[in-house]
Amino acid sequence: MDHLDGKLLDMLQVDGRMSYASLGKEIGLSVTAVKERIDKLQRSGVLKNFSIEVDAALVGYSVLAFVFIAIDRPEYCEEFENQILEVPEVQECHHVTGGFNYLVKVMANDMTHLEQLLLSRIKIPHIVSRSETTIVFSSSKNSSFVKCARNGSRDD
Amino acid sequence: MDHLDGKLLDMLQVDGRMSYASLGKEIGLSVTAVKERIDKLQRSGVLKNFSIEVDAALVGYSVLAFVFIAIDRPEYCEEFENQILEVPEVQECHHVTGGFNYLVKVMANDMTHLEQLLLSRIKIPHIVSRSETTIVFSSSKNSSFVKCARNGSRDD
DNA sequence: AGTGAAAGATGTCCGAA
DNA sequence: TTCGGACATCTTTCACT
Repeated sequence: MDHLDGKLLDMLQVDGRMSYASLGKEIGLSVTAVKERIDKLQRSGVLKNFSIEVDAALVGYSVLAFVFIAIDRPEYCEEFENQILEVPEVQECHHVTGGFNYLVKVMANDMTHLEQLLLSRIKIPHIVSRSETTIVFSSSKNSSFVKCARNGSRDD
Repeated sequence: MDHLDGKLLDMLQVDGRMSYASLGKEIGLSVTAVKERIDKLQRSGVLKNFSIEVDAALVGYSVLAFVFIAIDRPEYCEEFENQILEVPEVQECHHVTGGFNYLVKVMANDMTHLEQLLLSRIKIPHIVSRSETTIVFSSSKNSSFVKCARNGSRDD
C-alpha cells in the first residue's frame, strides 16, 4: 500500500461512485491501473466493501446511547458477544479497559425503545452484573472516515 | 419513505455497487423506478453518500480509544467542537449526559500517537478541565449499518 | 505495475402512461 | 411513480510493455 492507494481510499470514502477514469485523472494513472489497485485493496481486506451512509435520525433512530457493561465472570464474555451480535440496534461492541468490560453503542427509535433494548437484550441476566448508560444529546461529528493518504504532498 | 426505500438502503449498505437492475429485481421495480427512488433518497438526505469502508487497523490505526471530556464553562463548548472538528483522528464527538460533557472516539497509530493527540489537540488548555480515557482492546462489532427495512415481510 | 483498445454491462435521459 | 428504449459512460478483459 503506497501513497496512491491511500489517495484512492480517501477519494472513494468521499464518493464511492467515482469512476476509474476520474480517480485515475486525480492521481495520474490509467483506468486499468486504478482498477487493478482497487481490486488488490479489496483482496487484501483494506477496502472492506462499497457502501452507502444513511442518516440514522432520518430513518427514525432519534436516540443514540453508549452503555458500559460489566460482565459477571470472564468466561461469560463470549456468550455476551454472541448475544450482542444478534441485536441490530447495537452498532458497536468494544472490549475495553477500565472499571467495565464492554462499551456498546446503541441506536433506538425513542427512549422507550432504548429502555426495552437494555432490559430485554443488553443487560443479560446472570451475565451482565452492572451497566452505565450515557445518552447522546447531539453529535458534532459522527463519521466513519479513515484518513489513508499521508500528508506532505498537495492533494488538490 | 416506504418499505421499498428501506430495502434499497439496506441492500446498498451491504453492497454500494449493486446495479439498478439487480436492485430492481430484488424489489420488483424497473431500472428507472429504482434510480428515481435513489435520487430522491439522496436529495432528502436519508442517503448521505456513496462510500467505502476501510479497515482502520490495516491502514495503521492500531489503537482505538474513547475519551470523556469535561468542559470548564458551557460557553467554551462551541470552541471545543470547532477545535475537535479539525482533528482527523477524531471520528466522533458526542455531547452527552452524565458527569462529563463530551464523548470522543479517537483512532491512533500507536499509544505514543494517542498520547500526543490527547495532549496536543484534545485536552485543550483552559477549555477542557478533566478527561477520562478508555482504551479498546478489541471490537467484536464495529459497523455503521443502519437497519432501514421494517421486518414482517420476507427479504430473501 | 503499467498502458490502450474493444466489448459488454450499466447509468442516464427521454416520452409516454 | 412507473415503464421501456436509445444513447452515453463505465467496467472488464486482453495483449503488450
